[in-house]
Amino acid sequence: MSKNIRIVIIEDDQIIREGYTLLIGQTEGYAVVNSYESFDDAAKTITDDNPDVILLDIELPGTNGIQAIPRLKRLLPHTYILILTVYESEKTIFEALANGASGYLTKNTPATRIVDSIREVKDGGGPMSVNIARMVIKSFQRNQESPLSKRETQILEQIAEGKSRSLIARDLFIDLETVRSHIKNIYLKLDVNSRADAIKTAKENKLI
Amino acid sequence: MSKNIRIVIIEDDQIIREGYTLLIGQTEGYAVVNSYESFDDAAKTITDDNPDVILLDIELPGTNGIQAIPRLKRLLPHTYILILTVYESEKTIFEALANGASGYLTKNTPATRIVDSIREVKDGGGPMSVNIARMVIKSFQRNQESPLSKRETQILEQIAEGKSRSLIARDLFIDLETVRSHIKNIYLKLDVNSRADAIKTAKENKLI
DNA sequence: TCAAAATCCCCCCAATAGGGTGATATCTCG
DNA sequence: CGAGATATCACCCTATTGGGGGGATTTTGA
Repeated sequence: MSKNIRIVIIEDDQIIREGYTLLIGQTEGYAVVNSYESFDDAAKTITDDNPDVILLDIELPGTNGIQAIPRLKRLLPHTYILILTVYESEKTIFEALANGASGYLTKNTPATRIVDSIREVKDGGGPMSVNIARMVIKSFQRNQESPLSKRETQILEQIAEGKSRSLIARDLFIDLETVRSHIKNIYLKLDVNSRADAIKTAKENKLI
Repeated sequence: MSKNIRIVIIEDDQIIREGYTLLIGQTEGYAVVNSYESFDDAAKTITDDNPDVILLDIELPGTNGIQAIPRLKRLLPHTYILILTVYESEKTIFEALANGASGYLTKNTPATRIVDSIREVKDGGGPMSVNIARMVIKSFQRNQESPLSKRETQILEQIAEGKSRSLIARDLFIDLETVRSHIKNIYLKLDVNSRADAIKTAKENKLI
């Protein structure tokens, strides 16, 4: 026995919604069990749909897609959420992922890729459009041209972990005064004069 | 005129290295300009190869792949690095990406996907194997069952930004003593008694 | 060989962190 | 409705910290 993957679509544009429904419904092994034009609409009955995967748009009337994610998660803890949107701003992407989305596709994604991604999400993958994946990877990467030396960077990291000077000194097997000295240089280079500002500046410039 | 994508392979296993060379060399538009069995070996002449993309293994004799990334970046600032390895530990993956890798594929990746990924990397994408992508996405996600209340989470975030109690109080428009009180509750719930430990525990459990 | 980096040392003092022990108002959920 | 969680504020204490000064020496890398 082969069970279909149960899919719900939340998308306000009727044309797109029906397009996806048709596309996915045609595909062997996939079943669109319901579709809604807003989260507020979906919230009432979506638990009865018992979907495996929800295709979710970001721009929705009322509750937007980002806000909808944690609520959907609460309604359906074991359902995967796949974002399908035109939004490509970094903020939106990271919010969506942080809120619990399992994948993020932009709307120019080819039909076959969408269908594949639904399967992928259900199999524990994390499908992303190429440009999204690039942004995600970039978010991990440090600034290569940091003004800070290795040691300074290392110490700044520990500061960002909330460690006191003495703890840092102990953990790095150096003197308390050395830590102090490094911190002074860090402040000089970053043109700040407090831990909070140093961390802020460092994060903004991806130094840590 | 169509220019080939210039590729260099750094991989210690001869069989695999020759396999990739053959596979990629056969493909229209791709040229393997050189291959090495270690970074230390490659370092001497790789700048002459002038590659667009480097396929890099993690487990290498001498300098390992992770350490090799920043050095390759220094030698060839405009070259993309694509990791191709059996390693799937979270630590390795995030280190590789943080060090400047543009993509991360595991060795069970189908041949066609490898070839596609090279193109993708050159076009500004960030190819990842499905399981890698899942880990990367998961790394963005918070623990849904945090013991901390919203306010406590918010305050813990500010602590992780290096802010002092008084700064937090000012920014949240609450009394210094209230901040204190929240922090005490955070410490209670996390069973810690310092900022550093709170941040550590919180990060381990993805509470922030 | 020469500059940058890393290491260590001293002064000062206000601010901070963390421990203890409370109170009160609101909110939420069964 | 009522218990428990949450958010707010108060005052006690003291050791530690953080940041601003001023320096010096050694190690390292290009």
